[in-house]
Amino acid sequence: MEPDYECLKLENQLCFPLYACAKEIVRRYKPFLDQLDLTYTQYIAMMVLWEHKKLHVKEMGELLYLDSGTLTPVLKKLEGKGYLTRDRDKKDERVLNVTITKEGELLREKAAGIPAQMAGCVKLDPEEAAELYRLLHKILGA
Amino acid sequence: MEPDYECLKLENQLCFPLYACAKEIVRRYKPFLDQLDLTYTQYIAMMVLWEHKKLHVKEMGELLYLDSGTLTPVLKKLEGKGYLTRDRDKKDERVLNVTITKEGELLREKAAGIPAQMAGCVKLDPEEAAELYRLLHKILGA
DNA sequence: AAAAAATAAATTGTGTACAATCTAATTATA
DNA sequence: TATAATTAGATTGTACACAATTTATTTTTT
Repeated sequence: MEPDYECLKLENQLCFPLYACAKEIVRRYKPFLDQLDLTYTQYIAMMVLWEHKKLHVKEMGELLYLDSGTLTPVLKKLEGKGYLTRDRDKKDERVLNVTITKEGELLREKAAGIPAQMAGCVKLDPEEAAELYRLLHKILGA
Repeated sequence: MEPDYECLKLENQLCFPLYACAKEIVRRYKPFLDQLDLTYTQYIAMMVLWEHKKLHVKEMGELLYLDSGTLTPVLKKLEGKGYLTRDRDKKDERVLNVTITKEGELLREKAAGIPAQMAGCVKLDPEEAAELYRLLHKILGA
């Protein structure tokens, strides 16, 4: 019997459009994020910081599904831009506290228009967007 | 009026689960691809090669949504593993022909079981998978 | 309390991604 | 037909992403 080569075609994959789509959306964010001089990774890092004000690198990693190998350089970059501070925790010196600065809060106002602008770039009906959201979270096992 | 900060929360984003999900799926592929000593990018490159046998770097890039900056090192790696050859086209020396080798064809047999194994890793009903596929392609504008 | 285990970040190394630039070859145009 | 414009890949530089290791610190065990 010949193996099932049909399944190995790119067009029959579910993973590939997911992978391609993720890159495509980041590409569509780029013009808006360029105006803030942020990359997408820096943007989502700021997003959790805008919401929580202060948290550990570990906690950020869990929220963003990123490890310290990725986060450390991103956070150092954002620290350099003045949007956050990085300080060891007094109670537990292993922990690094990431805290938003006034500059970081100001950036939030500049970023507030991005989600609405992005909505115009993704041509899905509201119900479709909701269904996509649900399916993605089902895969993520949330 | 205060800006709409609710939209800037990670949980209200559509892009983030897409980005996280793409990485998660690649992560689930890894154990299977490790057995073939392939990365995900190398795997999808082989996938178009298994289907087309021979094509230009340009054509591969269009099918995979990757540019030469990404493809060149990936193809050199696969050439090093003996799965393909890279030769300039006689008619147009600018073009690089990528051709599958016998070794590359043999790898196909070893990879034939992967899609079925992956299906077990993504807990979506068939209708849900089909709908996800449709929505992703709608965003990609295919 | 001393040794072992666990934990949080940082570091190192490999492999993408992609923008921008460069080179060589081909095609179009003045 | 010289020259300009275009095209295909390769190269360079920046920024992730993640596995594996390392370091420093804290907690658990003996």
